[in-house]
Amino acid sequence: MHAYADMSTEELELFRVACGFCSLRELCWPMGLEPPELARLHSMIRRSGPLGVGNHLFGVGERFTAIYAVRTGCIKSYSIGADGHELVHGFYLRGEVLGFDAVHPDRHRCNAVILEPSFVCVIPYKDIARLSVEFHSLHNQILRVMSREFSRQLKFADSSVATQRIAAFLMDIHSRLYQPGSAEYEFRLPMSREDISNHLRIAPETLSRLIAKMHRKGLIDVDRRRIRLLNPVRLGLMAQGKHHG
Amino acid sequence: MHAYADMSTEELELFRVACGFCSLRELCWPMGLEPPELARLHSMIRRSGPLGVGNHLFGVGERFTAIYAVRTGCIKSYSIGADGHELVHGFYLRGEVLGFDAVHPDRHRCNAVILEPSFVCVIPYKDIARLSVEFHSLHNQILRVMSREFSRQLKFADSSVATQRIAAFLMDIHSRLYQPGSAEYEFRLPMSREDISNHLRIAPETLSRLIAKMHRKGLIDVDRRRIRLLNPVRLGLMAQGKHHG
DNA sequence: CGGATGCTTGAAGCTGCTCAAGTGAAGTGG
DNA sequence: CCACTTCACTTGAGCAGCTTCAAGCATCCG
Repeated sequence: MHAYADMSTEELELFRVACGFCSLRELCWPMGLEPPELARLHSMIRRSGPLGVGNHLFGVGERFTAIYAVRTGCIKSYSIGADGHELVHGFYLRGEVLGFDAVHPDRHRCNAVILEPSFVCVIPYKDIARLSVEFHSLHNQILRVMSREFSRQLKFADSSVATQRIAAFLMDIHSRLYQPGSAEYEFRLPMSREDISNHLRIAPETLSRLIAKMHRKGLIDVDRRRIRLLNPVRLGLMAQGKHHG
Repeated sequence: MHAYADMSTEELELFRVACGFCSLRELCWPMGLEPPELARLHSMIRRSGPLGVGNHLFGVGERFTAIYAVRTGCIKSYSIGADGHELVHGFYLRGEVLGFDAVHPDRHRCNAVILEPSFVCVIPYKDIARLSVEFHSLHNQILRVMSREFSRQLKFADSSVATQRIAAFLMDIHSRLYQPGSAEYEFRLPMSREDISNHLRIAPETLSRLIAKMHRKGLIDVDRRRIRLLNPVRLGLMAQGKHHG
């Protein structure tokens, strides 16, 4: 982890955002945490960053000590299959929480690596567990966040066809990356083609070809990692397998 | 739900097993619940059965009211994809807990249907949530069970090849069905070929062919739903993609 | 400039799917 | 008790989608 000395003012600004404006607020706020309680939660969070690309947040087998909330950047969760291939379980973007994979056996089941320079909040599990005993509402929120994690797994469940999965993936990433004020249907993929292909379980060559095909058909614009969705409606139908050709 | 009048003595025996011997004990026991606490949990559980094949425990969109523990039988969790196909998320066997899919939006995200005559325990969520505030240990156990659910999703993650998934599936079901005293490597699949193929995302024809192939190679014995694993070692290697041919 | 990396494109082959027919066990009704 | 239906599964043939192996480009960086 780097020192904070070489941070730009812009970085410092990002770094200083309080819990109230943070995506983590969903974990501590709406169920009725009062200012003093909120303050206690806030005080146990350690802000961390900027984390350099390639660094690991945690690795398989490490003890479960904390959960992490992404403030900026992108983190890839992956493991290595029996055959040595990389299995990409998912990507965590701004406002998303990771680390819950380790609740049960108390050991992380996957690796988490930085894909883009990231700022994260580190929430020691011990603290949050203790606090959640005091505050019923916090306990519920933890369950909710876990449950949301759970349902994410099901997101690409109903697409056996590669094109469907790709369309669904693009729309998913777009919706998670979108912020009011940015170009409506334009975004930059935070991960490489290889990561995407590992995640969607298709060969990188196939991914490349099918993306090219979607481009030719006028569904998307592509320039390296920059994507523009030209026809979100058809893309959405495609993601549901209702639109072939 | 049926009356209990027409139950055989054998059924009644199954029906009468207490929490202490029940698979649900993992939810309430080892973290140090004392007899009075255990008794309270025990008292809020409603035992239910026998539930007839084809009945639903819950359906998509229904409110989240309870979690369920399977005492005997088999329950299939599924939903209907955008294209109308049935998506089988998983099967719940003796000792397994379902219903956690609905924690977050407070609505069930999938259907649960009985595949074999089943006895289940119904644990009202309100009660368990209330009790878990009192007993820290119970709260942790809930997280553990949810986490285990989570990791189950990853079980078949690293197998893109149909044969691998089938081998992994057979070994998985065997391990979950196995009870000391029963024939070591013999068991009866509680679900149809169609359910299996939907679950593994392969065409039923392919499933049939590949099972026949495994039979020809002397890996398994098959008679309708009865399976015998003849070579668990090779089967295990196959499940990990380390053994082809 | 040269070398590395990440992405794209091409050609050939195999896996698994679709469509279609066949089998066999269990149940129904005369 | 035996034909008739039904349902679940199996088997066959042909096709398509995806993968693999291999080479070609472009961008980035020293």
